[in-house]
Amino acid sequence: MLTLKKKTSELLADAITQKFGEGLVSPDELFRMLEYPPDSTMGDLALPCFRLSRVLRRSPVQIAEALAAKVKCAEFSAVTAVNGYLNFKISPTDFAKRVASDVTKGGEKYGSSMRGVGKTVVLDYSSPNVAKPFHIGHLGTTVIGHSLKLLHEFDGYSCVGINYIGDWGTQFGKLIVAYKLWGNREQIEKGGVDELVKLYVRINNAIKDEEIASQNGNPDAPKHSDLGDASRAEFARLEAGDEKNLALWRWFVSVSLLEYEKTYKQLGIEFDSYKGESFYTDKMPAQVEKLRNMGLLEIDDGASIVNLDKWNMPVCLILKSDGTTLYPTRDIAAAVYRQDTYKFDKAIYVTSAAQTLHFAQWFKVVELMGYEWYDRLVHVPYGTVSINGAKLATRTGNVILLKDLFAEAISRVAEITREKHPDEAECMEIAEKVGVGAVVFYYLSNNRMRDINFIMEDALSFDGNTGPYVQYTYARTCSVLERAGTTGEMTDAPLGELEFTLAKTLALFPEKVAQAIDEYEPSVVTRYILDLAADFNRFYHECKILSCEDEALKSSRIALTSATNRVLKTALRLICMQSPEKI
RNA sequence: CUACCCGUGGCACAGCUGGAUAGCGCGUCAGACUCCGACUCUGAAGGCCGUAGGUUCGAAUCCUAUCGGGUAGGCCA
Repeated sequence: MLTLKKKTSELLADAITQKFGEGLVSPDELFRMLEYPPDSTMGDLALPCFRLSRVLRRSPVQIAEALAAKVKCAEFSAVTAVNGYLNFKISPTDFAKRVASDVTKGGEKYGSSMRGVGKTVVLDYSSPNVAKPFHIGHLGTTVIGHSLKLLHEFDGYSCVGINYIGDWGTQFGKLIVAYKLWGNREQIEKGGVDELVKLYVRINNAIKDEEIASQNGNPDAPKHSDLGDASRAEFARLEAGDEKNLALWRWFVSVSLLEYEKTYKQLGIEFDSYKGESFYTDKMPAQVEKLRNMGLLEIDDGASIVNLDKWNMPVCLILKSDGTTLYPTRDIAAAVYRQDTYKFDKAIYVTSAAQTLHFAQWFKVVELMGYEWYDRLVHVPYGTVSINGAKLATRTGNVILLKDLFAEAISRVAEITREKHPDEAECMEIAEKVGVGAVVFYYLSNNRMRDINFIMEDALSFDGNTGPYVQYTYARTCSVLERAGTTGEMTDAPLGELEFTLAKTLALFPEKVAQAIDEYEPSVVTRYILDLAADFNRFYHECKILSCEDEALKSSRIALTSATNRVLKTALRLICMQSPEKI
């Protein structure tokens, strides 16, 4: 479709030159003006001529009519002028033939425009905190982040996926104290992160209790906690390089990572780098020094800040009044390190929309520091998730772990799958792909900025706009192709409206991929998959494929099924979904 | 108080670089299987696109104001 649009815009530019004079409208402008009519009875491609009327000093109706008489090419069966619109009707059979051939030739790369060749993108996503629950709040960053990575790789970029794990900070002091008091090595090795979380929650509550007790009923009295002091002391020892504490810390981190890996594996995610917060601790002083030397730092209430009044933003805190660093400090140091290491053309950060201001602030600080790559930093925010209507909050205990969510989805799917696949291993393999896929698809089906309410029943339904529905459609194409025993070939057999509609949708894939990348919006692909699945199912329902008596038509229909199969597989992969051949 | 995000049929969402009758799914109602996987498909009912102004040949889409919901805002990350 892109090549056809390009050709059309050049044709139009020529026609305008001949009719109205030279250099009035460029092919590029015309390309952008081309659109798809709301109803295919009007045409398959259209040029609204209203905006042209100013430049060409003619009424839109006149322009459309003049161009209709002038533009002719083999691809269009008709070019008509209707009320200021120039409508193009595509010749279905030739078009479908070309599309199917494009898909076949493109293979796994069909849909890619290879715009990123020679460019590097660094993506920072998922980034769970060690010893804290890996819950559905992390689903967004993990799945959007990885999908963006896959999309960029697909478009030719070389990508570096970074899991910037939260593996440093006072929480480790707390954890060390808690472990020494109540911990048990075997229990943690067996229970994994959950046990660490229990310790973490327990010590936080204990500290809070001590603080309240220390106030003796007077809410304005200063708070104090011995456990809090002990935690800070243990963290200080850790920072100073105490071997025992370092060993504990490494152990906590590895126990956590081991478990996150299981979830990543279900999603098919692998990272290129696990450099977490701890990695950047020794890289911060240089940046603080630079800020100080440039005169950007101000002391306010004892803390070091960068004033951002001029940009209508609150101050950015660089150092606390006790001289220790903060989140922005580390982010700046990490960005500098990544630019030095990877020479990125783009650095993408996928985090909750709640952090939008923080990113705007430290991006601005990077700019003020004179780093010329400041405009290559991109924050990709997303809305918050609630589950079955309830907001998740660590305090109230309404936390749903990602692994539990997946486990539930898998077991529900397994109940249904077992009927068709009595073999338990086979059943579970399918159930995992479908269950996890359902969750991912549901999550990625709407605009990432929208707050979403996760309803398991809706996500797992086989009906409607769901993951199982599209995976089922994919499995159906596989089944047809297997029975056909051939991938088919487009013939000159005349095609009907349903085949043509399917071909047009197949041809739209490259544009959708490009749009998803440009907008950092995987849901563009998700929506496209739904359109394609719906078009295929309509076609499948109305048109006999294998039992078609006209051999030439049968061959074309198999070829279209084959192209659909290819595009669905690629598109599903791009949104972190598997495409099982049987369900 | 300030900034950002969201506000489209009962529910959940597309459409938003302005363009031809506002779409999809769920739910509701009515239909279609001797047929390639019916976990499918067809049809109907249901919306003055939060509200009020403005810009324009044309506004769900842009601007202003306002209401409702969410998030953030110097020593947490």
